Amino acid sequence: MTSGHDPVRSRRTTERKGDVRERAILDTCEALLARKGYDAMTVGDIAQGAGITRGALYFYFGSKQDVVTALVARTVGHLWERSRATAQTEDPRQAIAAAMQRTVELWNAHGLVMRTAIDLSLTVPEIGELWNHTADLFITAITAVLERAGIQPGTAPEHAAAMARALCWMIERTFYHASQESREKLQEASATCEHIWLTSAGLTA
Amino acid sequence: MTSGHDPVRSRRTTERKGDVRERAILDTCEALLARKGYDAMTVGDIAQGAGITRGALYFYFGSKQDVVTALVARTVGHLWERSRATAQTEDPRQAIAAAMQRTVELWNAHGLVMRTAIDLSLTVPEIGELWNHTADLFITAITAVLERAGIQPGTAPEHAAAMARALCWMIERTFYHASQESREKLQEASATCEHIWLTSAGLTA
DNA sequence: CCAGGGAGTTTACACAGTGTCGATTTTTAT
DNA sequence: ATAAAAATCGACACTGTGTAAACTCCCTGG
Repeated sequence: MTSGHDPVRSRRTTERKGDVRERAILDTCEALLARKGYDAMTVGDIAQGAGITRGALYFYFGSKQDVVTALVARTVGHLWERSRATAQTEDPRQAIAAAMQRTVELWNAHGLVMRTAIDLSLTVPEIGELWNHTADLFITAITAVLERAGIQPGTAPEHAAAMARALCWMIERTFYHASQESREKLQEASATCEHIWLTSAGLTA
Repeated sequence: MTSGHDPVRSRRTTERKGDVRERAILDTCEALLARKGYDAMTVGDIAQGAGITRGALYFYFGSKQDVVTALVARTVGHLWERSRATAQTEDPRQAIAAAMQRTVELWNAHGLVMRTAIDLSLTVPEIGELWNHTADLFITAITAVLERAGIQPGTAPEHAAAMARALCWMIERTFYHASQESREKLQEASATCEHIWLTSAGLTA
């Protein structure tokens, strides 16, 4: 891929052989995660899939958890880029619709890794932090929309921040389940969540 | 508890020695779950805590997962008893308040095992079913309240059943996190969820 | 009373997966 | 061309799981 015409004085071929391997490992890991799940997947499996031995894999990652953590980090990185590119619409109704649509796409594209991240959040502290940070991005965004829709700001149980948190968990969990079923279910789940979000924001149709 | 005065002709001492051990194993498992978490907890630890050897434990349970499954089953059994005793209030507002209060108590008493059940729902199919069934009880109850509050019945994305599902996941996830923090957080989380539930039911203020 | 059987227990073993290490080969930069 | 750095391998030690055969205890029917 990206055949190198390697123009004059191009930046060093900084593409170490190891970088390719590392990517191969992560890709294999993602594939195996889909095929057998985290527990059944063994370090030997990953190494074999990447075309190396277990011993060689430990040159790149310190453990199975490290591999998965790296995979989550890679995926979550995409989410962050994506979310930075969010056009800040003024109208809350539009903002909500746009956010839900974007979230559906996110889960369609990365559902597997996101579910894995959630599952391992407890047991692997590193992943927990990664996912917490991601959730905070969402909560902050939801809070902003709620406040713009007229919900009282502040952290009291019935004001914007706390509500945003609950709504975020609602979306996470609902999408978590729906994304295991089918794209159609995800779309329906999205509609339901959007409706509750709108209602909670006082934007009753 | 329930000290046996063992009246005349009492039912056989159906209390086999093994029954006591079995309970001891489950109790130990619950304690260890709190202290070290599922992954770190080893079969040897459980056996030791229960005062027997690993080998003996395998006489009672086929595996570590089996032990935890039994523990979850025991706890979830309590939930079901508890929920059967629900007084069906007419007024939706009261019903919602009562349900949330009950849920707070549930999580205060059994938060640890409930969190464990949720975490293992994927990896241990048995536990997944147990928890799914429990969730269905809640969803059914929420659906009933929504409908009595005037939300259109049916399974379309914005009607009662789907909304109940989303609200159930919201509560599950919010309580899951809050119950890890403190009783105060749980109480606050409850207030937030109640507020969103009320709003979604069209019972604004 | 006492033999036999089932419940309960132990010790030893086989196995699978993890992580480490030193030796060795392959890349890469000069 | 060559030496250092990067990458790879195979063997090893360790931990945890699950199984099996043998042993003990105790209860119960004759």
